[in-house]
Amino acid sequence: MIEKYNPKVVEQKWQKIWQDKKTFEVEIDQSKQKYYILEMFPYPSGKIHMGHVRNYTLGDVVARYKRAQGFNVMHPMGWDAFGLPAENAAMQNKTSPKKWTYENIEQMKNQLKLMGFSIDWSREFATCDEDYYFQQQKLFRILYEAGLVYRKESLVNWDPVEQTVLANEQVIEGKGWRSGAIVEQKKLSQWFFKITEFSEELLSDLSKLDRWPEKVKSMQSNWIGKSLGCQIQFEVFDDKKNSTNEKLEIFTTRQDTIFGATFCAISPNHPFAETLSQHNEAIKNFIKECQKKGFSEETLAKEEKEGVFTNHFVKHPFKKDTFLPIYLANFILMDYGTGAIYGCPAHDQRDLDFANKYKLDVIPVICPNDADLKTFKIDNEAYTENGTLINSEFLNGKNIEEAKQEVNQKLEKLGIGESTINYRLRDWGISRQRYWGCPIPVIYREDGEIILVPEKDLPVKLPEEVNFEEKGNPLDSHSTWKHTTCPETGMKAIRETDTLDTFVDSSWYFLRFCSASNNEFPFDKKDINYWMPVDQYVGGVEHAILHLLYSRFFSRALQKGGQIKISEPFDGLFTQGMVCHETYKNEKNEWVYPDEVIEEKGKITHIKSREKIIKGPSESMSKSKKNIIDPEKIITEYGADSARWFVLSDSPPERDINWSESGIQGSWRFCQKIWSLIQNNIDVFKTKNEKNLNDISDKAKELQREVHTSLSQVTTSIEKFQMNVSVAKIYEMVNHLSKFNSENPKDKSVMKESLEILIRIIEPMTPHLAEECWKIIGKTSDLTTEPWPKVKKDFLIRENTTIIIQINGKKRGEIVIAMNSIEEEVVKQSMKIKNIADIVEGKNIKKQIFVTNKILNLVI
RNA sequence: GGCCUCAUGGCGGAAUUGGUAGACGCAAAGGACUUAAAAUCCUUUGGGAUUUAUUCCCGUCCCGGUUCGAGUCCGGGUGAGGCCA
Repeated sequence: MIEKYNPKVVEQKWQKIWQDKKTFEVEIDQSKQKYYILEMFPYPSGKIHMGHVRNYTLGDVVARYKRAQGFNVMHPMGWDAFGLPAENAAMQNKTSPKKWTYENIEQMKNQLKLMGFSIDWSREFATCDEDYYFQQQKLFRILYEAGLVYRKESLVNWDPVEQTVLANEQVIEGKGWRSGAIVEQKKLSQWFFKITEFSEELLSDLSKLDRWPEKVKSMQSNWIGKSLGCQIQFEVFDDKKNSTNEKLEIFTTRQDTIFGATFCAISPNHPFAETLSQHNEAIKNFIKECQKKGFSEETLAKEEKEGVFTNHFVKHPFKKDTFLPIYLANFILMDYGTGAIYGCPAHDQRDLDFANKYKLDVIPVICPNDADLKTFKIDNEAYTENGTLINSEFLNGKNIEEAKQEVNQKLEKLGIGESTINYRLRDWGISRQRYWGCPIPVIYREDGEIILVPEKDLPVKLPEEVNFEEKGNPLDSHSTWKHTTCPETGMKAIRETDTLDTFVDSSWYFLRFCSASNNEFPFDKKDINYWMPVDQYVGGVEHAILHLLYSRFFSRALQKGGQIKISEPFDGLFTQGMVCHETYKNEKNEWVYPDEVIEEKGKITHIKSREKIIKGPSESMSKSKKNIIDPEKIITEYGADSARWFVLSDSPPERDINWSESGIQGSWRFCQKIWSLIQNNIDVFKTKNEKNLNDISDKAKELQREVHTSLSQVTTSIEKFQMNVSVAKIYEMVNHLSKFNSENPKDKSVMKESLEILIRIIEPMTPHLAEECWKIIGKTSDLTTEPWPKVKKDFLIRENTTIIIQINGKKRGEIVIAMNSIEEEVVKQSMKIKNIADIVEGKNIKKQIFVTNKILNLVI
């Protein structure tokens, strides 16, 4: 009787061995090719969730696979430990953010260790470690000195009740999440990183990232939003058409349609709008209304196009005595271009909607090439396609591109405009009015000077004694912390009380892992030059834009300053899907945890109360909907290997996966099956290796072929990140192996080799099980450094192949024939099939298509 | 509203990139073992027809096209999802 596989005992045992032997700790080794695998580091919320399990399992498969391929693999882990939740917890539980964070890290680390990930824990750090933010303050200085940091006034969400600045996610439907007060926009002086200095590079270098998902690249490209156009200065006139001597600068990408312009529109946030609002109630109210609705591009696009006339006009630069009314319009974004446009209703849908509403002229200036000029009209649909210029004086007859060039030249000649490139990307605001973050190393002297804290005075440490009872930022209300003196002059000064956006922390942590214990510099060039770039980065698609773009910016900024050599930090990127689960609600419409319900004969009831439960759709696991499965519970019940196997199987890694009880049981069965397969065949490992395996049985040959075919498929699918396919191919291999029974010594040798391959290739996915199997078959070598098995091409060669016989493209039969048989022979053989012969009988074969070893198609 | 992605059995999904559609897993049904259950093992499983066959028809969201041949390529539509500080 074979004993069952007991993951609890085995997993603990191997985790201890790996830890004691420091199996996964790495150093620079110039004799080996490096491989840097990184998963996005977690926020230490206290408990790991299934998303982490999936993310880190995927990364671990790559890490272990690459190790087997002979690479010097670095697989580090750390903690994205600054941020708002720690402050919330501090307020709720009367603890300190620091204590709360480090306790969470301890707990989560223990949970991660239960998963058996091959992580180099010696490189671990948290971004809230004094060592880390000390180095980050130095980087702030470097960027500052490179001219990439500046201050400007910017709007923040202000909660008037809490007297605090709110993050975007704390504003829910225009109200503060805690107080419920209507959030105001307040102007504050804040720090910015000049990411727009790299707009062009960040965009054009996307094309070099051929191991990034297209989706992410297109999201970044849209985010940067490059557009070619021109800026035009219009002279502003008052309601009596007298010049005000003011200029209105507009941006357009369609300067070719300038003769179709019938109005100008400016953003409600435009300075001109602000000036006008002081004496005009209608404008004031309109601005207020717009601010309530917000300025996301989505809202602007969906809202009905509305505006208000400003009683001012601009003069058309080319059309004699033509004045265009200036409107405030709700669909113009201040942050894009100049915050002002001219409207050409005939050729822009938004402008047309607006013009129709306010009865403004519609002048077509582009005529489709196949349309009749006399009958061409614009009604409710703007014409945005190609065509020829009409109604446009000196532009008539030109195409769009020619007209654009012509207008540019004319504007430049007149000195009232120029062609420009506009980017949607805005500079990165890094000030946060928060306690739990990296202090910005700046002081404000009493004479008004702003001074960088000199390197010798770093780090600027966070004070530990803080009071969360008072409203606002605890650093601001701290009794002593913010008061200091200028290191040069001795003048009184106060510290910057804002801290850095946590995205700054995560923009260089991957560099820090390379030199985690170096306390003199943020990182050592020697380490960076060896380890960087990250060869494979794995994480959630929710970070497709900001985190990845900021990291790309940081690398460029540091490259410019000569600190590092590379500009792209992540050579390969993979974004994995979420883990989902069915949602359950009771009759009171309250969410219920999945392990509180039982499903019997199609009826779902609550285990304790027996009340009726309604099953909802499967959604991404979240605490609020209670559709969560605790990984630790799964590990205790089924073991880490089962959990790892489950998150890899079935769904492709980039897609969402649905957690199911039967699925995890299936994974458990798989682990047991491997165990019993090895146990049942344990005797093959006691036989001596047969040297000469030339005349093995056909059955054994078949096994060899199947095993190596599967091996080849498993290998390529891991390379392609299709772990679900690898899993399926391993199942196939196991199915073949369990059907095989070895009778003679030579067959036993084949079986032995095959089982060894199996054990080796399941190690990346189920490492504990693999290690234990490796040991019980009598191996003394270290499985983690055992090389990946080579596919023996000779074994894949088949003597025969199946060729599909088609008539007019439809399958009508198949023949088994020697490999590489010639067309003639295949045709001859196929005529022996009664079915085929019957159909072809008496008919002319017009054409025959033959693909060697695949198909023969007869066209009759 | 714009940009982008996707659509294959009861379910998750395979398909060498234009060449046997449905691998593998899950679920379900039947059987073996067992006093019984669990576990395990075996068989069946896209729909339909019949003469039960190396049979035929239908079938990868819908309509059309290219091709000897389309899940795969092209055009149009429907539906679902993602992103838009």
